[in-house]
Amino acid sequence: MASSLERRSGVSLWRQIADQILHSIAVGDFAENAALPPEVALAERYGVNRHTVRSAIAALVQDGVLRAEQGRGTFVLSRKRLSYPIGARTRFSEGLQGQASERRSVLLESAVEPASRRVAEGLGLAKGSTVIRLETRGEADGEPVSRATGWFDAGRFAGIDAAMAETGSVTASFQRFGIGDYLRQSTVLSARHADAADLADLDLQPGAIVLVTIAVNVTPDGQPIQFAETRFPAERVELKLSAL
Amino acid sequence: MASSLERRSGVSLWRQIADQILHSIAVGDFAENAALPPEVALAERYGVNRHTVRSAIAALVQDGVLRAEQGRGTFVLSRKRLSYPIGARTRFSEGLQGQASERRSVLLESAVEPASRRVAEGLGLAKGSTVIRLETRGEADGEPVSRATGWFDAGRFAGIDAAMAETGSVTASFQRFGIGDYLRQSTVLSARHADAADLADLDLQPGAIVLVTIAVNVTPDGQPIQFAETRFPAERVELKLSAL
DNA sequence: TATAGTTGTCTATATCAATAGACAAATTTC
DNA sequence: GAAATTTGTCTATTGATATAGACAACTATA
Repeated sequence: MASSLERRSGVSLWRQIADQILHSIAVGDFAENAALPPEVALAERYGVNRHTVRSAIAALVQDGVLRAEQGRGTFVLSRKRLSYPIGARTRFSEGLQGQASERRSVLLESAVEPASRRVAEGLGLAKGSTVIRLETRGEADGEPVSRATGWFDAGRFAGIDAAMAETGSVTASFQRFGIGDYLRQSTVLSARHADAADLADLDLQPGAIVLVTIAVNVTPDGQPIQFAETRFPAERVELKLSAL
Repeated sequence: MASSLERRSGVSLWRQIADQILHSIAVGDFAENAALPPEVALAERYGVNRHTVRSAIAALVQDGVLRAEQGRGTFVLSRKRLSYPIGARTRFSEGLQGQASERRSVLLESAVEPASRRVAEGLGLAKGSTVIRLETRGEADGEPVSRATGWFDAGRFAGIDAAMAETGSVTASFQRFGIGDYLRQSTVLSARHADAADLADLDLQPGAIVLVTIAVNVTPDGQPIQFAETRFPAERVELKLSAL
């Protein structure tokens, strides 16, 4: 596991080390509440100066992932990643049963606007048709775990923004429009660095990675009702694929 | 889209800008073969010095994404990402029909070793059982698009390394062991920065992101036959989820 | 053929990142 | 209480990152 570091890559060594420590915690190499190897040992493992390791640790302490105690050691605080299921009947809150005690979806913003080409195609509308855009954040135990942008046909779903604000749930909002069940028609998955807006909304540190899903939800008879792009912080969430 | 930059984050400004330009290309903000805004305009947009923008562009030119021509401008070269389907019958070569004319899987290394806890659980073996590990790289039109590590029960699949080297295909190798069909039992998806080994094997630049799938393949009657971790370069591949 | 617009190169300076070494402060162990 | 272990703080030096300004080289076009 001597994954070495890249110099003059534009990413500082301390950040690379911090990312690797985060990854080790997520993968389970360092157990929760366990002590990290001492700074001199980490410095030797990564082939860097002790001060460089200290910079990495300082960032993670600042982040609330580690706690350093003089004379004792440095300890892991972080909880492990959520495993978020994706399948034909993906619903935000249902999937996290048992993994987080409190989960909810917060409406950050809503807007009515003309559909871009991409959105229009996804929803099967003419380009420039009016759509409602909802910006939401998913939280589990008070921590942000997803950031979604969803588009809906404004003609068919007028007022869904209010319903969403009231119920805090897409599923419940759909029910008000007579849609009891819906399916995921397609999902495309990618990953990238979080942009500035997502850094702020998801409470991430610069350089963080987000998993991105682009999905179309349809009624059981195949009518598209929602086009959505969702960003998940890769350090906190993994996606578990089940039957589509 | 004035996504601002984060200073003293451990990620240099030029790399953040390079990542944003890559993202803009991927999303379609900059069309293929089109000229980027001139350096002075980009510098103003990002609120940095022109030289900083030049560093970002230089990295992307080195990367083969952009081409700069003195006196004319800077142009987008990048081809679009492969869309790699994932479903119950995922096979490397089948999925890329029509997207790449030449595709193959190269065996990089094989080893016989005791199973780690993780691998043993995935394959339903006792921890420490002997397994065969195959390291492979997938290529499309000569460009690396995946990097997989697969484990197989050494008792049942003795010689699969030789079969793989000869046929260059997992599916064909399984057929020699009497397995005509197999299914994907589970897939867990995450993302992280590429480590040094993947950077080399996938011909990536430092800071690149990889999509990681961890999957178990089973025979139609549910017997696990392969445990695999596959890394896809996020800048070249997206994953399209279909029926599992 | 000018001229405007663009990328390429150079010098200089300030700040961040990384290395190196020494020692202090706190905790645990013998 | 003494020794060993570990984190915290300080000084100093080097290289990468970022800013600033000036001008050269090349291209397109009026």
